[in-house]
Amino acid sequence: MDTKAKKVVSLFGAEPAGGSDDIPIHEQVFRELRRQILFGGFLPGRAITLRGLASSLGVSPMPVREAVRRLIAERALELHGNRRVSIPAMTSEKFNQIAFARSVLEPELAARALPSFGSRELRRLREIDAKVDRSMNAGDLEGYMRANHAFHFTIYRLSGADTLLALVESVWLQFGPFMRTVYGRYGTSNLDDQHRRAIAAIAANNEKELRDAIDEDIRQGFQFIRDEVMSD
Amino acid sequence: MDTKAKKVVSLFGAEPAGGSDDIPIHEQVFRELRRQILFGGFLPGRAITLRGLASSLGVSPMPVREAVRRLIAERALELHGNRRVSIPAMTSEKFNQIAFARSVLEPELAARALPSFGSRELRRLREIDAKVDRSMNAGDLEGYMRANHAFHFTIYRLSGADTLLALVESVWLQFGPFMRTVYGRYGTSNLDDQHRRAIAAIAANNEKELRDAIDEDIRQGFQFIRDEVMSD
DNA sequence: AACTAGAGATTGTGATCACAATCGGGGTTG
DNA sequence: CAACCCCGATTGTGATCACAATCTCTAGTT
Repeated sequence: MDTKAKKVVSLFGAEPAGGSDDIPIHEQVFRELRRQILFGGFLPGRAITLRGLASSLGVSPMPVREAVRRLIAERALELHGNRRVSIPAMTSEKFNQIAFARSVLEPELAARALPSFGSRELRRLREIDAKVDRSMNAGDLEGYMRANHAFHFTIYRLSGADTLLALVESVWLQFGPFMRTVYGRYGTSNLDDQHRRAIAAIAANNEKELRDAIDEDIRQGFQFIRDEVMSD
Repeated sequence: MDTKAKKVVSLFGAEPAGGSDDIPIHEQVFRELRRQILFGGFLPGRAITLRGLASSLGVSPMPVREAVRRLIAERALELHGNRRVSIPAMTSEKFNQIAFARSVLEPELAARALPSFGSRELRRLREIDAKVDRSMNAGDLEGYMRANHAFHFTIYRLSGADTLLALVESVWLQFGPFMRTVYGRYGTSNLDDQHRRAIAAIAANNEKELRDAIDEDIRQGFQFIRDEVMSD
């Protein structure tokens, strides 16, 4: 069996060269890796090699090196003592810290975004939430991960608080692969969230209620995962 | 006037080779740059070039590239549209976000560290605080920055909460150069902190009081800077 | 059959070269 | 005197090569 089968050239799929408006290759690689970590198939424990990624992305090892170094700095990847790189495993301690960080940072981001919401932004948010529900019911895991991420960060980005946003992005990168593992194992059909409540709070321009909705959304998600993992 | 004067070889000062127990060069460069950002002379707006750093550190551009990429990811350095790198400038918005992040994350880290404190750790902390006071009174800015950093992170490290710790480290890297600028302009003689109060809270094993002490220490520091900068 | 030793393959790290984009200055032009 | 332009120097980016450390699998031994 050929376990080494590489899907060559997933970057530069359509446009062979120059189409990407002069975005450096290491930046494109970074975005692709982040996509795989947040939504795609990079699961905890997976080994990462520079040459392996380079050949599967159809680029030279050099830009991969820079993208990987960056992801290590954001703790999305882990550098072991042997200098080998992998997707970090989740621990209960890390799980706890991530839960805390999210529940103090994200309600604040949402509250800071509230004044910037207009009818256009609210409509966009409802569309995204519809996609969340659709993916959830269809059992489309990657679609759900992507839509849920879009729901939260569409709100947070409106805050303009880029320093806080960067902290939260790092946290999501550390949490993504584990979340995907759990949902992949137990399915997305029993999921519930507080998105509707958050949208209503935004429409009512009620900051306190919005903070509570985001906080509860996070708590609920983490509690769901805790329950699922406990029952193994 | 020779403005290009470079202080060659600040890394590898004593031991020409092999003394550093196989720590990669890019890691040594990273630590040196972090030191300069947190305590040393890297002030906001300062331009950073790979070849410039390489020659002033006495290494090749390659490991500098990796260290710089890492610091960009932690937002300690800023990558401009021209692809040029510099120490980021402070803005009032960023200042606010950093103040918020510190005041929610650091009291939590202190609280989590509390159970791990023994008499040895407490003694060490008192020694560090003594050095803080000594540097403050002597007007030794770099010594003060270093000792104050040591005071906080000696506490936080004891929590074992490395995920939260990484977030806070990133925040300090973003705040260091500006803090140093302000203190450099207005002096350290009028400074005050809540370190004594924090130490007392630790000795009394009083979590709530420790959280308040850390929170107040941070608030006081930020308010001091706000006042100084307003008076220009 | 279990364990060990060793050869080959793979890995991250670092150095060096090439190149297009940008910067910095000095001179010209209006 | 200010705005423009042009040319050399500098910059980040990427490719390629070399190398020591580590991994991996095989063959041999007990």
